[in-house]
Formats: sequence, C-alpha cells, structure tokens
Amino acid sequence: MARASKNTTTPSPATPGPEQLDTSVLEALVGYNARRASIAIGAEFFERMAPYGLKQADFSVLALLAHNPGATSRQLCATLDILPPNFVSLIAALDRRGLIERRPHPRDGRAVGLHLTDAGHALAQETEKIVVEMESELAGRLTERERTTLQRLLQKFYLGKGEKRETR
Amino acid sequence: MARASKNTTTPSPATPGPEQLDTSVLEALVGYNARRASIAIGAEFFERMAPYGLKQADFSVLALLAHNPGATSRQLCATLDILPPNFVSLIAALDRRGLIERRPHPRDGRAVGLHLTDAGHALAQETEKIVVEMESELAGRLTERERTTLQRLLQKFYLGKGEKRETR
DNA sequence: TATTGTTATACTCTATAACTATA
DNA sequence: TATAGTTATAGAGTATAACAATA
Repeated sequence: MARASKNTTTPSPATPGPEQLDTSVLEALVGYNARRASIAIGAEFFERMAPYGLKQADFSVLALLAHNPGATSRQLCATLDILPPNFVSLIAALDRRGLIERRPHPRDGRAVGLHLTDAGHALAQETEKIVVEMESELAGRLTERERTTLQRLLQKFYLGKGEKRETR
Repeated sequence: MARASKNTTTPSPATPGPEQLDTSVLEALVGYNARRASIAIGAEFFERMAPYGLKQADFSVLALLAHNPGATSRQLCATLDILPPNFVSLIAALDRRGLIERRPHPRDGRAVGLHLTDAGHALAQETEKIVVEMESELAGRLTERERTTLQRLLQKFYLGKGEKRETR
C-alpha cells in the first residue's frame, strides 16, 4: 500500500500532469489530520505489539485494568466506546490466555469484576513500557511542551462537549 | 468507522451512575487521543453529511477532484491510502449519482481521468463549506494559533516518514 | 515485464435485535 | 421495569490473489 503523499503548499496546476495531488484542502481539516495520524500511529502500534498478540483494544483494556482493578465490562465499554456485544469475544480471549480473571461483583450479582492475573500484570507492564517508548520515538520531533499541548488540544475534541444528540 | 461517541460521560455525578475509571494512562498517549478525536469528529461528520449521502472517503475524493481535475484512480488511491479494489465501488457510486465523469486519459490508454460534473462541483463546494464550518464549531475553544499548531503537530506523525511501512 | 483498473473473496471491525439473570 | 452480560447476525471497512487491457 502506498504511503501518504507529501503536500506541496503551492496550488496544483489544472492539468493532470504531475504525480502528486494538491491535498491542501484536506490538510486544513483537523478531522483529516487526526485520522491520518491515528492510522499511522496505529500501524506502528500493530507492528510492535504483534509479538504479544495485542491489538489496540486489548492493550487499552489491560492498561485500564492495571489501574482500575475490578472494573466491569460495562465500565470498560463505556470508557473505550466499545459496544457490549463486541466486548464479549475480546474479554473471552484475554481470559483464555490467562491474562484476566472474572470474579463475582461484591455488590451486584449481575456484574462481573475483572482483574489482571500475575501474567496479565506482567504483560500490561511490559507492553505499556513499549508503547510509551514508541510514542517517544514517534514524537521525537516534538518538544515536551509541544507534546503536552497536542494532548490537550486533541482532548478538547472528544472530552466534555456537554450537549450531545443521540445517534440514530 | 462512524463510532457513536455518545459516551463522553459528562463529569456530572449521576446517582445510580457508574464509577468513573482512571484513564490517565491512556490519555497520556498521542495515539489514544488522536484515535478518540478522530472518532468523535468522524461521528459529527457522519451526521452532517448524512443528508448528502457522503462518507469521509467520498468527501475526500470530491474535494481532491475539485482541486485536481483529471486525477486518476491510482493517484487518488495513493493519496488517500485506499486500496484500488476498494476504490472501484466508491467511484462507481459517485458515477451513478452523476457527480463525476470518466474521460479517457490523454496520454495513457490504461488510465481514466476523473472529473467533477456540474452537480459534482456544486456538491463539493457545498459540503466543503459545511465541513469547514463544522470544524470551526468543534474547534471553538481553540484559538486560531492553537488550531494551526495542532495541524502541524499531527502532520508530523504521518508525513515524511513513509519509507518503512508497506501496509495501511 | 510492469502498470491501470477490475473481479472475486475473505477477514476484521462495528452495529442492531433479542435473550438471561439479576436488580 | 431497567440493567449487565451474552448470543446471533448483519453490515461496513480493509486485505490479498488474479485477470484483461495497455504501456
């Protein structure tokens, strides 16, 4: 698959001559840039996590459980925007691998508290370290201050928007 | 791809409400923030483009053709990172709707130059205006300078380092 | 021989309806 | 009645192999 083409800040000629297209219209959109950056980072993530057999969702669940022991499926689904039916096989796979443990919820007989096993804790710790290192490499051209700014600005687009309409 | 971002969980403490999880580990990752922002913006995009029957890829193609008349499928696929087999039905749909026109390429008998029809131009212009307006609303809390910074920082993650990966 | 566009196909991700058991 | 977890399934999105026409 071809890589993203680099943008030329000069307006493109009207004739279909050169190879590169003028992408300045799209690169002015936050949505486009966020999506492309997300895909690029996700591809790198996929490569580095392949030895551990973890996808982004798997990693997120392990990382959250490491810091929120006993969290329920419902809480994890809400936090990660995963639909409950799609969460079942994910959790089942982690369970089969012996990374998590399901314990009855102390106060709610319907719910199940999820906990990392020792192996799960070890894997969460190791992969979290690798991901943090990967991010440092990818953000190598950014200063620490730029990186913090980037996080803060991105979060403005998905956190605390107040009024929200229902989708379909 | 349109993820219903209905679960942004306002900080209001709902009484039967779920205990919020500690997400600080994930929110420290650019990849996580970019993905969440991309999904949130994509959901809003989906809502506003629904009346026009355009998905993100459709809009990108129309916008690119508006500024790159006569571009070929191969060029658009390379620019947008879409695999050629997946591009066929997309282009066919735009063609059936009378938004684009396929003309024989002047210098390559294999290729086909893609052009917007009058209807295509009108739709590209109208939807581009709507998307730009949407972005202004979503980025309402950002200063113009912050927004420019955000674009620049995001582009560092997907531009100018495409010599390694071959997939996605 | 290489490239453009295409068909067929498979695999993943995401979404909806409906069931169960608890509350 | 409402909620947590689950099943089954459908629909997008994305991937590879292989082919015809042209270079």
